[in-house]
Amino acid sequence: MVCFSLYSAANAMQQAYRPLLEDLGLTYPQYLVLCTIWTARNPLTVKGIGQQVHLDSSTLTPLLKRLEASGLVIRTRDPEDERQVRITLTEAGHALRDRTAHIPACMLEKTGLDIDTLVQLQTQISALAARLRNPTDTAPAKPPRAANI
Amino acid sequence: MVCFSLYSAANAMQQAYRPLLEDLGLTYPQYLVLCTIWTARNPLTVKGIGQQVHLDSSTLTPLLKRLEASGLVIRTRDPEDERQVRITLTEAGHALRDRTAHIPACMLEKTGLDIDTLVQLQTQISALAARLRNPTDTAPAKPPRAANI
DNA sequence: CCGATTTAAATCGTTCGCGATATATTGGCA
DNA sequence: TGCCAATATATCGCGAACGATTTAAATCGG
Repeated sequence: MVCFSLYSAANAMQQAYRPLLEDLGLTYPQYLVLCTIWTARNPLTVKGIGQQVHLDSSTLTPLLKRLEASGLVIRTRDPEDERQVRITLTEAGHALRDRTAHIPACMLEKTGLDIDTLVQLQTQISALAARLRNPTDTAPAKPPRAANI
Repeated sequence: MVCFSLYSAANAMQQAYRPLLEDLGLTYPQYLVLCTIWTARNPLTVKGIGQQVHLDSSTLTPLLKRLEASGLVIRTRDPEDERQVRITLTEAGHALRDRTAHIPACMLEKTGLDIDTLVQLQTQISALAARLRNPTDTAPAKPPRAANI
């Protein structure tokens, strides 16, 4: 089934990233979060990052703390709204971006596919993910167990 | 990039499985391993399972111990070769298979796609995964554009 | 102005996934 | 036979993911 392919390909993808990222002391999720921060105009909140990468605070808070411990970002409470935490890059965090410049090309080569094919594949996979995330169920065939009480 | 789609779709896929599997007390990787065991003719070894699902003993041993603790499988050293561990189903393990019969159809519906599209997508994703898993690729039918160095 | 609700992060416990390493069994070879 | 490499599993530590819960701040209704 597609599910196993997806699961397995995602694992293989992280394995392929590992040698490229370990020199930088990053994991793939950390790299992903940093990419999000790098391309943002203003300092993001934890929630803001989460909306882009589809992760929530219980995953992101520890990850961001590790990035902070590595000296790449700083976490500060937003003075406007003390519930929020703003993530800003340190000098090292900014500088690291340059050291990742080669990564997309490296990964592209590892896939052995051309860009058009990959873009098309990405479109389909993203659409599938959106479907799975969204219970747009036209007919939920779930037994109505414990509907009340 | 495709990588993020893949990563995110795999997470979403596991989320979609969760409500279906939690009634059975299973996680997706556990379900995947059980599917492998269910369809095997003879009792598999840990390595045999690992080759099918692309996981190794450091992941599978704890997982199989949890399945054993749940009373679904039994782990026994192969008397022919005491290095190996044979995984056999208990009665409960066999019986559980029937309770998973609806799952593929449920997941199919959640994708909102037709089978042909999914099969085609699966083929592409599997090919991509195979490529990513294989670092020393001599690029079959690919132009040798900076393959080495 | 105040209590109730909503919202944002953080925390906790469990399960993966895997690199590195340990342990034990087997097989080969002198 | 005895030693050594190869093989199979297990163990350990770390970093995700996520459900469930907690804490604290903001907002809303009266």
